[in-house]
Amino acid sequence: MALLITKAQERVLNVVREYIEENHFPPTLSELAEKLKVNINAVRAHLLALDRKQALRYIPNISRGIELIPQKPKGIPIYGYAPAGHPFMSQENMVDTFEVRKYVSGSDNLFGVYVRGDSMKDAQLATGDLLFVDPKRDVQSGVIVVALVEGEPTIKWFYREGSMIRLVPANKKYKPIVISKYDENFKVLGVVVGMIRALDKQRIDAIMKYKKAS
Amino acid sequence: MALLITKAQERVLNVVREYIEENHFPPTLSELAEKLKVNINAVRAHLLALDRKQALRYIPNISRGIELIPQKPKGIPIYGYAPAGHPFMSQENMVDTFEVRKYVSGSDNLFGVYVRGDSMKDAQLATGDLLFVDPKRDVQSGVIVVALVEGEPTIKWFYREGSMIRLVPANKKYKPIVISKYDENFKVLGVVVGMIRALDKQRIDAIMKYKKAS
DNA sequence: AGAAATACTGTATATTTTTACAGTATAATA
DNA sequence: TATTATACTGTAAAAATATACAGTATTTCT
Repeated sequence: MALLITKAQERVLNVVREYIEENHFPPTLSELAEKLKVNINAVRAHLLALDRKQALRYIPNISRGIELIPQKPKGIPIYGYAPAGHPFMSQENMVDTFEVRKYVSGSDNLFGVYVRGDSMKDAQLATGDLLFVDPKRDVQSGVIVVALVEGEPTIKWFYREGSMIRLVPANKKYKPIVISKYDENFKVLGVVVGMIRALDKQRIDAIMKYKKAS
Repeated sequence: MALLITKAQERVLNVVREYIEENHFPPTLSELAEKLKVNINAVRAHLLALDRKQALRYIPNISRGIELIPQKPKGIPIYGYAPAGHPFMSQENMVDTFEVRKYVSGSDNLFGVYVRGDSMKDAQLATGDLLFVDPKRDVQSGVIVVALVEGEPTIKWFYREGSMIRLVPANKKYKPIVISKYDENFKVLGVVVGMIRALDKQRIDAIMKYKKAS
């Protein structure tokens, strides 16, 4: 038994979504039939199928008895630092999701990463800060990026120098990385466009400790 | 003409809300009549009245043609620094709202303030950062607070010293304020529990300028 | 190759849902 | 005090909506 939604079913689902988006209540079978230019019984069959496949809820005998089932969690994905195995931006490495788009502007592909370590201390980023990263944003010289260098995710200042890229940590303790922009082992995952930080007492103490240790 | 919603209308509105909450689609007139134990025409009259009063939208001739109208904006209020006149936490001084509760834990009374100036530089707070403030949180020694000192809102470290309070800026350039905890001109508005920062290039440059200027 | 799911049309029919009209009674308003 | 809005009931009719049954054709599994 096919559990996948077919083309025709997808079409019905989309019209249902549009209708609810517009009217804030669900459509009737005949309204759907008219919009889709098919017979009302075809629509009904599709709704029964979509109900079986959990794409929506269709309640027979009830006018407009259609209810969308929320599919994916909203919010941007937040990636952790899984030691090895699955890649950085994989479903397995997703540790949480968060809704920020109202405050930080960015593309639909915004994602989040937590800061680890003190390498970006001088840019005032500390362990535990959550960064918002835009993979679609134009990578200009001087922005902070999340990049993959030899498979390892890293947060650095980004500077263009001819065909070379200089990745600079915001802490004199650490050395910059200079790499060819054509290097296979190097990839910019996105530009950091925002940050959120929890500021309970422990977090403040931890940040101040880093401060003093320098 | 009365623009206020009557008791009976309120009752209908509540049953509509409950129904939509439960079923995710609106009720029919007869369903409402049954739940409210009144005649269907009484319900209809109430819906027409509620539509006139903008409490909901009732579309005649359409089955389940009822739509709730969202009443209040969600999110926490964010206060600005209005020069004078109206008090800090007034409706007039509210510059925006923002939804964070999923990330920063806090009471229902959480509010936001933007940071101004460099007085909290050493706690890594810079102009433009948005702080989340919890007015219900227990004010322990060592937390960052938003306080009102002689009518002026200020962000400082908070230290208890007997019956005195020491408010310390996180920047040696500025002097701590020492004040009696019974002082009429002093009030803690809340404890800072979180922060969000937009990190576009201009913002980063601005933060780094502060850094170097010290 | 045969069974089952998909993707439709068409014609009725049953049921649900809304509306229309005719009243009654009370409270608020000019 | 006359008028208007509110708050109901009851019966009947109009309309909107969903279902049932009978087909046809194509694709997808087993």
